[in-house]
Amino acid sequence: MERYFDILQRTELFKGIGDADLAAMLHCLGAEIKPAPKNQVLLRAGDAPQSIGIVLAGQLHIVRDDYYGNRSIEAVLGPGELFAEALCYAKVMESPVTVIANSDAIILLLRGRRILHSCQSACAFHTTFIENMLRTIANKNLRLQSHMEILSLKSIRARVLRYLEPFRPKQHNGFTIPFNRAELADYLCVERSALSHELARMQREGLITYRKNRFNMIEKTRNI
Amino acid sequence: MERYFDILQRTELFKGIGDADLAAMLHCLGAEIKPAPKNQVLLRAGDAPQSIGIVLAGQLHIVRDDYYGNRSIEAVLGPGELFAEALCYAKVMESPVTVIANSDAIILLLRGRRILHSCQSACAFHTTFIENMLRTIANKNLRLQSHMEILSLKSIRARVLRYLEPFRPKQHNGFTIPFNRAELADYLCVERSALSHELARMQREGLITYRKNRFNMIEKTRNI
DNA sequence: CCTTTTTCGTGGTTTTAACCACGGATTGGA
DNA sequence: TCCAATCCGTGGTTAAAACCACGAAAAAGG
Repeated sequence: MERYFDILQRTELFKGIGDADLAAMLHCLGAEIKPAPKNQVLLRAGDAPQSIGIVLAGQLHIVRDDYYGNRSIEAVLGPGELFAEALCYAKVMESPVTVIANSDAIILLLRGRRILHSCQSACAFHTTFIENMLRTIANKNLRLQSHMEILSLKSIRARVLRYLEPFRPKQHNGFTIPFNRAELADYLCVERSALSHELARMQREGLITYRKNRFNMIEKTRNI
Repeated sequence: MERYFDILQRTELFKGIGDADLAAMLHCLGAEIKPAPKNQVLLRAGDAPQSIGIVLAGQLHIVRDDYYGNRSIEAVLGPGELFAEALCYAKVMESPVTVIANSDAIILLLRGRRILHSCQSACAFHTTFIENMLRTIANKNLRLQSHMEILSLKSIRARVLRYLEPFRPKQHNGFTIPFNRAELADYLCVERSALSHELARMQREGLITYRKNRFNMIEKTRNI
């Protein structure tokens, strides 16, 4: 467990909590390390969330499959990020989403029950923890909103441009997105081949260039 | 201020906080009552959120206008509900959304600054408050997700059915939705007249009946 | 009660996305 | 190295939504 302390201390959730306190806290929260091979399901839609998860390594997808067989990717989680935290705090009994490892991953699980009730006696840092949790959930809230903003756009092109926009400042000679084509389609909630069509069209029109998951936004164009 | 205590005590945020403590707390948080006539903007996109708002009466819309001139309604807030809380906790300097009164309303504002830093000395109930806030934000998170679920659907029909579904259990002889046609279109992120077309089609096919904002889902059909 | 404004449905057209099928390229094992 | 699987683009067709314009009905406001 200790080998992950430095990762944990760099997360929003455990910010400002020293080694000794962290150890006590993890014990108090019933922490448990769980390796998850690629494609393993960590929480299945319909099941009761038992734990809050923290990604220590690897990548997870939060997905939702609808009645029509379409999958939508609600979020991608990397190291330091949480899942099922809102479900636990809102005491949801049936998860609406599935959490799945998109690569080999390592997860830290905190018993959901323990988190709900503050244990002032056992760990003095509960307050810091709660405040960190608050900030973390607030941040996730914003990311949900920005995903919603993308989905609120009507055309595939607009969604693509909106999705790529935040990468633009970081681009030297392009940037890499964390999705392959099918995943990007699921994230944008459009049909894969329609996305391919649109990307090709955008490239033909000189808006972007791309190859696989490496993109370039052409500067001169006023996108978005 | 005191006349609103009973409303406040029924909100998630102040649950479990008695009259005396509530009074102290509101003072500590720099609370302020603000009446807002219909159409007044309470927070403009691009501005820095200064306060967290709590709806005491009336109805607010959280909206987002995009580059193409389309408005999307992100959420509808009624009495007891909050706005700008995630923005404050995530320390966002430019609100991505606009908050606007959709009817004459009364709002309680809590200074954002005061909320961030716990003032253990001044008010003992800060812990309860923080925990309540956590639950509240977690709940909002879920509502965002369920809105996202709607937007993830590809057809207008699917979105409409998904939107109406939660009303179904409550229906005796129909139910009333809190949107007129244009607002519903903005909430579902589709074009208004396209929505009207689709609703008419659904009625012709016997899936639903409706008139204005009063709907009836026909039981025999397996919707969604 | 009348006037003005808002709301809503509808027809018609254009644009766009979904959908299907396929094949070439790339990747990853065996 | 070869085979299988996956990924991705593309052509073509169909279905659906956006968009525009308009008028009737309802609501709001003197």
